[in-house]
Amino acid sequence: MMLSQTEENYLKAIYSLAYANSNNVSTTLISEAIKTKASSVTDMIQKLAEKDLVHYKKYQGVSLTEIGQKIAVEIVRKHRLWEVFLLNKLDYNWDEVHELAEQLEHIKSETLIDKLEAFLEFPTHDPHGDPIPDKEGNIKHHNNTMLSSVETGKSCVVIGIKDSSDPFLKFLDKLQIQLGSILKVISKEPFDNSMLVETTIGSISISNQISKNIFVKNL
Amino acid sequence: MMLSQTEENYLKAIYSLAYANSNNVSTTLISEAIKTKASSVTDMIQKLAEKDLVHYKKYQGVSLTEIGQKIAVEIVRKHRLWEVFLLNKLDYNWDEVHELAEQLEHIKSETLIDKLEAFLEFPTHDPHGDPIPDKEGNIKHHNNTMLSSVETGKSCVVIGIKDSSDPFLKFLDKLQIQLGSILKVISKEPFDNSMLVETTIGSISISNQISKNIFVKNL
DNA sequence: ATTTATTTTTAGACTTATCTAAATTATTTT
DNA sequence: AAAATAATTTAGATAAGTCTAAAAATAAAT
Ligand SMILES: [Mn+2]
Ligand SMILES: [Mn+2]
Ligand SMILES: [Mn+2]
Ligand SMILES: [Mn+2]
Repeated sequence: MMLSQTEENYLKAIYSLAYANSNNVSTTLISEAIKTKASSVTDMIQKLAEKDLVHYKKYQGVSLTEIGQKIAVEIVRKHRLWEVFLLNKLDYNWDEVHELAEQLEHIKSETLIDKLEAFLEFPTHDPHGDPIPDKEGNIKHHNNTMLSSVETGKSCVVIGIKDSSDPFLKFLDKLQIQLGSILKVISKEPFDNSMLVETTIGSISISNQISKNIFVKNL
Repeated sequence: MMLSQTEENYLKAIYSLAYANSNNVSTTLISEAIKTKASSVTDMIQKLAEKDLVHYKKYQGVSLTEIGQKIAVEIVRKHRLWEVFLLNKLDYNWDEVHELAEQLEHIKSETLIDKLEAFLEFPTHDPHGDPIPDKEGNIKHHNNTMLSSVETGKSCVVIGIKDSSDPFLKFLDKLQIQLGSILKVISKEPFDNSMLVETTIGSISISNQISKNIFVKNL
């Protein structure tokens, strides 16, 4: 099946929205994710339904079919492997790779991405800690422990970032927090759920908005 | 200036046609190169003329403006650097890289291609021996000595391929001729201009059609 | 259970890039 | 120089993807 970049972007958006919301994805949600008007989304999901890539009943939102899901995961795989390439080989920073990967993920080839994966020595995660699906589309999600839920006095290691937006990543750079950083929760403030955290560069105060967006593994 | 992939492909086609034909490029020539109808070409060149990328007078064909030329060379640069990447880093063969580079050359980024160039350690030529323009768009063409014009008894080294089409490259693979191969002209047949050539694997007969498409440097 | 507000869909229009068929201009041949 | 041929351009149509504005359906509020 030969899909346009636009169609691929819709599938990918539906995939990640479905993952985050765990039920049928609404037209408006997609339109916000993809930055188009709801009417355009309706047109496209009808087209995708026609091609059996999504399940669609009028006014009920969409979910991916098995084929749709498979294709979406393939694009995610390509996106994340290209991100690794850009960071590891071309010395980009983790806040710069996403936009370029948005373009590179649409390169069509039977062999390219597997060769790239081998060249990169089979990385398991992208620069933001997101898991890279394997050739067959299997993907190991991490266990969803957020920094915000780490108990006072305990230490943890940063394994991923939920919101990989540019400003958030730049902000973490400023705090010198990166994948692998070890954080110790010194205290929590019940008033606003902020926490005092010990890092390599000292103690810093982290708001709940931040700590809810950092995946960690308890030590 | 933000150009579509299609517009970029037209500029690149006009560039190489102008280089090969050294005067105004006709509508039909472009239509053959790009595999579209002449009427579509007319539409597009009018659009490109509107954007000051080509000089165009009705029925007189087109030539690139300074800006058009600059952009075309940038795309050629991207194309050839990606080809080097695919061959050197991902282990593709020289007959496989062109098609993929056709896609990769359209990736938009201010920094990507320069970083890629550095990663590849500033190659000067692509896998078919074509020179890679530098960042400023300077390009050193080779001196156009074809194997067909090498004198009997003399030796030469293969430095490029004029027709980099898939079947031709595969044919050269079969003869074990590649960039850097040393060839000695043993004899020439006046009847059909074929030549007997000594290679590493022995003496082979090469037709004029072949020898006219191999760039060499005399030793 | 109505009314109100929100979401979703449809209808019609626009842009880009393409095509076919017809008209126009340029080039060759006689 | 006129006629025939070839190349180029125009006119009108189509498909993909988007938009605005209006209509229809659903959800929320009274
Ligand atoms: Mn990304
Ligand atoms: Mn994308
Ligand atoms: Mn090429
Ligand atoms: Mn191209």
